[in-house]
Amino acid sequence: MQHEVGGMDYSPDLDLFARTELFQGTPPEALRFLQASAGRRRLAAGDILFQQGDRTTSLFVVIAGRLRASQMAQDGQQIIIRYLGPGEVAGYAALVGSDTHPGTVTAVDDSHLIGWTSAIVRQIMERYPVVAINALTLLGQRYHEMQIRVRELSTERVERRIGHTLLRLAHQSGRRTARGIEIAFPLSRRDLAEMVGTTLHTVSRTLSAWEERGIVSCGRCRVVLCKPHALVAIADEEE
Amino acid sequence: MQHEVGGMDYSPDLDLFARTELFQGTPPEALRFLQASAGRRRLAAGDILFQQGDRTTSLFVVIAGRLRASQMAQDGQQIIIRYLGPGEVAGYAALVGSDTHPGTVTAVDDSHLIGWTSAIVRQIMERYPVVAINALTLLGQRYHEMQIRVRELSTERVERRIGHTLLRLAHQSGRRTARGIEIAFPLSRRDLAEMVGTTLHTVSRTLSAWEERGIVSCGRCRVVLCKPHALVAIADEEE
DNA sequence: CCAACTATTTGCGCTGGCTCAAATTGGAGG
DNA sequence: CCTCCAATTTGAGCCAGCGCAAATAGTTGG
Repeated sequence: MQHEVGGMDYSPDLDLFARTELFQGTPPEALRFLQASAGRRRLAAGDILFQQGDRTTSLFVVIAGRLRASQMAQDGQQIIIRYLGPGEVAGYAALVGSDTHPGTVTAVDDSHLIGWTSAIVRQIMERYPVVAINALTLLGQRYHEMQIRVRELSTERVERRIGHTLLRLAHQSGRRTARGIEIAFPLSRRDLAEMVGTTLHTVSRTLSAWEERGIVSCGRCRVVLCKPHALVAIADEEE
Repeated sequence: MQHEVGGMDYSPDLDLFARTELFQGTPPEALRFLQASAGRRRLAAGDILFQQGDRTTSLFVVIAGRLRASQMAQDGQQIIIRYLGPGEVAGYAALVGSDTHPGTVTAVDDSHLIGWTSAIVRQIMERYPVVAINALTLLGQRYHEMQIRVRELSTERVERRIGHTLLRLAHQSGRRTARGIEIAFPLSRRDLAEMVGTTLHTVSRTLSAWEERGIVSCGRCRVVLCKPHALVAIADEEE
């Protein structure tokens, strides 16, 4: 963790991290302490924040950009756990007291994060229980997301899962454009396949079919949802 | 929550819940307060502790018995999130501040739990941050379990998933017997199917094939792992 | 503008595992 | 011992989606 102490951008950062869900309700003196003890980290698209199995040293909050949390099996098969955007936490291991990172986090766009050592995080949580309670809430949401994903993987066909996944991504980081809602970061067919639990071939075929029907519009690492309602119909249709 | 205040079994209960991971490191006066404010709940096999969508009122710790946490989709398809045994927490919603339960918890054996209202839980966490931090650790473990399960569902074939699931269940609640390690609670083919993400037919066929080879031995709602090492080989074989 | 890559598309054949159906077994209660 | 019911087994057929392979289309660096 490098400390780029360039006095001029104090308050913007303070504003940004203090508004995240993790630090809601934290008293001002704690925020000042956090501000003073924070490290900064800038990543270019493709850079790795930390890798699966790395020793846990810090907790990060995303200030700007987009990152991907993934997990790899011993046979090299990879899955994407989720994408992270501004305000979200990367490096949960430091919150839950795990000594190694269970997954790898990679920037998919140029990103800016701030972070604190595990010791500081621990200290803050012991002194300001509200932070630990906020962390519980956040982790609870993620746990619930994973439950839903397990249910989808267990019970739904590929087409519906792709639909749900795209809708979720659009919700998290959709950008309105003339043609529809665009997923606002580079997302390849392979990436989508690793989120959905299928192959890039099947994703490609499905998107092609949808493009035919005008539901989506896609290019290299780009997906635009032109008719989100049609996608909802596909994702939630009875049968 | 009914309070069955029958003075005689004070200390046994105190011992039991105080030893759970959730309350590790909690000072004695907090334990006394928890003891005084706890409610008890006894369930017969098949009884429901709470249902998906119910308003969150309490947090429970399993003292004895075994319960199943499940989730149902709107189309009626059900999946089993996990089984809970002594020392484990049921009703995470009260820890993470969710106002409804995301799943249903049912006793699969006669069970005994103690519980506290959400308000008391909140109060304890605010006053004794160590409890919130312990809860984070617990939830982190469950989150990690779910990540692994998503990975298995995404990348592994049914036979291997059944293998992994049985090994995990044996680890959580296996009982040594003359014939091998027995899963110590009633587990039907359908239950296993709902944990693994397949149909009871496929589970039945797979178990039959394994029984043929002497790897397992099973009866109605019973599974005994006779050759766990062979199961490990199936679950972890390269390919 | 060319070369080298990477991402994507698409065809083809195969099969794991699902669906549907029916028979069988094992307990629980009377 | 008999009845009823839930759990289990097993057969047969089918198909969604995977694996393999080859062609195509953007992108990046030189």
